[in-house]
Amino acid sequence: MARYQAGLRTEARIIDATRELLGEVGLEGTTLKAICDRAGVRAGSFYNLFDSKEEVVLRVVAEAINAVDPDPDRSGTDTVKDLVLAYAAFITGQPKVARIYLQTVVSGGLTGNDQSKRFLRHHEERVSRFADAIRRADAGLAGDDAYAEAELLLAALNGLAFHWMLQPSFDFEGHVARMFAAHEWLRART
Amino acid sequence: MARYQAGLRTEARIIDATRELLGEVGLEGTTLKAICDRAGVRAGSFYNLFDSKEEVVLRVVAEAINAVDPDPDRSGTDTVKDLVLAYAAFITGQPKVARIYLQTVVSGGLTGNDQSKRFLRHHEERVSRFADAIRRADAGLAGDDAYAEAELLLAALNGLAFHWMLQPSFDFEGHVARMFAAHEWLRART
DNA sequence: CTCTAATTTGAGCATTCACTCAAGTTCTGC
DNA sequence: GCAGAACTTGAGTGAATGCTCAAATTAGAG
Repeated sequence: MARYQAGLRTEARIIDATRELLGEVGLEGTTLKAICDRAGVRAGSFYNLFDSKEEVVLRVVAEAINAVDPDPDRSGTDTVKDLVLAYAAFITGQPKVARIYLQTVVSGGLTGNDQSKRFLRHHEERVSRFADAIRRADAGLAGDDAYAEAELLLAALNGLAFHWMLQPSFDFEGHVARMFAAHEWLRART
Repeated sequence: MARYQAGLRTEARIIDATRELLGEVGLEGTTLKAICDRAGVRAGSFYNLFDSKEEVVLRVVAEAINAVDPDPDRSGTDTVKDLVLAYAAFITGQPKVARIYLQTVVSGGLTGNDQSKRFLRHHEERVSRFADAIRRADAGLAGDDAYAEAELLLAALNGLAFHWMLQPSFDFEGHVARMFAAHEWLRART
């Protein structure tokens, strides 16, 4: 809703402050007061630009996810490996933000919740892109099978991220590589 | 720390109330007031029996996990399939509580947090049991490899649960079956 | 019974939180 | 340079939250 330069600059400062805070003190430490203090703004200004605290948090998370997209133009040239590595890069590159992502998904009530709908759409889109890439690599595969394969692959990836968060010593990248190898092996058997 | 019958009965009522609330309104709806109201107890009584709200929540979650243990006596007779199915049963049988479990893990700060240490220990124990079962099925496998295999299997399982929470229409049980088949296939190739 | 310790109560503390709003100030298109 | 909209401020609201504690009550071992 910002129209003037001043508003756009304030908006940017608020988003920056939120991103920094999410990285430094996590979701629960990122209070409205903390965001406003760091951005050098009063709460009233914040609510002139955003409808809620949730909104700015989700924007930061969405930006972080998009930042590692291997094919932002959707030209359909990304391989399965690209997608797997990109998602792994999102997890390892911004672990705190990735945690917020998992946290939001898992905490979000199943219904009626705006942000969980947004994430669901995002998630489904990701599955589709995985499925497309799988079919691109194996033209003989039925669409449904490719989709199921994509769901499994992505679920496993999320599970590895989850495991890593529980246990930081977990060899996340090694397991991603191993899992990807397993996926290719299964694909090759036909 | 209940010593008298009255205390034990109150303790049970509080645990029951907590379990019901977690199932009905989730973690964020399960406030101290809600627990006490439902249990018919004042906050002071609660704190005479429990150190914190967290404690009772964790007890409920731990009980739910243990309730589906295929080999509670640790006699080492459970197969990989038993373990996979038991964990899947925990997820599908008590989805709300399972959600709390994932939520707690993912929300828990990495360090210093008591409950995340407890869950970590629990988690590591589960991985070990998976690894043992895998070795039991394939005696020629090195211990490290079995452990890594177990980690991957469990991570994928958690990922599927996560996916199901995000998208309730997801065919969780079908994917568990498929994933287990993939695991056996990979084990058999050697 | 009696005495001690377990239990319960009821009031309330201290804090934090997201959010609001009327009143001023600044920007910018015209 | 003016008018009106965008923006900012500052002070505040109200509703939670988890938790505490002195005092009253009750259970149960001896």
